[in-house]
Amino acid sequence: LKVLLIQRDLEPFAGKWALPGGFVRVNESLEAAARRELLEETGIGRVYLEQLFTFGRPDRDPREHVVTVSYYALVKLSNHRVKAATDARQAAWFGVSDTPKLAFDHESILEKAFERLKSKVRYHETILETPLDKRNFRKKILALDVLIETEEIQQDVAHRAARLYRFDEAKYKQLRKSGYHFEI
Amino acid sequence: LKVLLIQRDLEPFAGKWALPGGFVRVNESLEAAARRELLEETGIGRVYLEQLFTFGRPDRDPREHVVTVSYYALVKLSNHRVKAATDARQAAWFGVSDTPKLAFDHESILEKAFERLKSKVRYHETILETPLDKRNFRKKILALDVLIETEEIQQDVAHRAARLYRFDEAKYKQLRKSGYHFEI
DNA sequence: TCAAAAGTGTTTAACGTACACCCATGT
DNA sequence: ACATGGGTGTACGTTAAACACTTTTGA
Repeated sequence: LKVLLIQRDLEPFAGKWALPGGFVRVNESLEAAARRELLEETGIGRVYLEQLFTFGRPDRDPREHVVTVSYYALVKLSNHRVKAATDARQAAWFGVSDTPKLAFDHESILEKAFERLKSKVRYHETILETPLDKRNFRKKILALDVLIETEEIQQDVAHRAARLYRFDEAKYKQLRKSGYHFEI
Repeated sequence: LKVLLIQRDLEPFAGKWALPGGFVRVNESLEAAARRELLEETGIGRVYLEQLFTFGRPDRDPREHVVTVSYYALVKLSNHRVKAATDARQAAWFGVSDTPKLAFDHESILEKAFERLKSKVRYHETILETPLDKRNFRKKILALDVLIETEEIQQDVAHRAARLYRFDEAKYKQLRKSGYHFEI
């Protein structure tokens, strides 16, 4: 599990690593601002964002009282080659438990995000940091009945290739409508 | 399940009912501001607050772009006789599904709070809006092993008086430390 | 041929759910 | 006496958890 950090180009904390972010503009919603900053600073777009928490200690920014509304997204690492831009020197992925010292209170934000993930996402080894039983995992996930088996298989791996599945959006929506709720 | 509303004394939406709240002051944290506003407008203090969500649509306040960091608290109704003050004409409890039309986007905030409660709090009939089986409820709660039976019983009720229990903070903290997590 | 992950069933334990009657108290 | 909520045990079904070997593929 990795986290995307940017190296700050501007004061305060110029040169330090930090979570990507910036100020909301006039007539911009919070989520739109989060998307814009992510795109500007890392080149990543079109992701599902979820609001995490709002941090507002008066002393968390040395300049003045800045309130940060944090969002997080989960993306597949290999789909997102990052490129730094505008007010970041560079952007790079770090292991969540292996980050440099971060600017502002961004370590608290990262910790909160990791906690949230661990309590919400119950079937991903990289997030839970523990191996899962394959048979039980398949039984459970297939029982949800929201996956469609495809003809495709994994390519270029040095072991038996895994069969690939497609997410059945329609069935998922139906389940949600009938009150059922689950997180993968 | 009731929600505490205040009748606004000032523009915008003077005379309309709304959730208690106001602006964060210089050198004040978000939670401190929420506590101060709650106390000023309703007389309620010393409660457990939890951050709910941050609302930031540019058009949610007719004056200018105002971002609201919402908090909620759960209190026992009978412990909190409310009294209006400062910028509220009056404060009163309303059934959550029986509120007047609210100022700003406060209906969205209330809805979000109710949703959050229903998904977090799994053993309170008033929140789930459905009766629970008493035997199963006791079995489950007592199995958590965080309650201590006291000698006290309920007073002045027109039926058999219920035995009262105390919450075992120490045992609860130990459970939390060993990774266990539950919500009542 | 070796390493590495994919794939496959069964058994057991834990937990959730359904269900009906008597008890204590105030009106 | 009656209305109201308190208090109690068991049986059944569902879900979670434990567990080992064969298959496929590239290096």
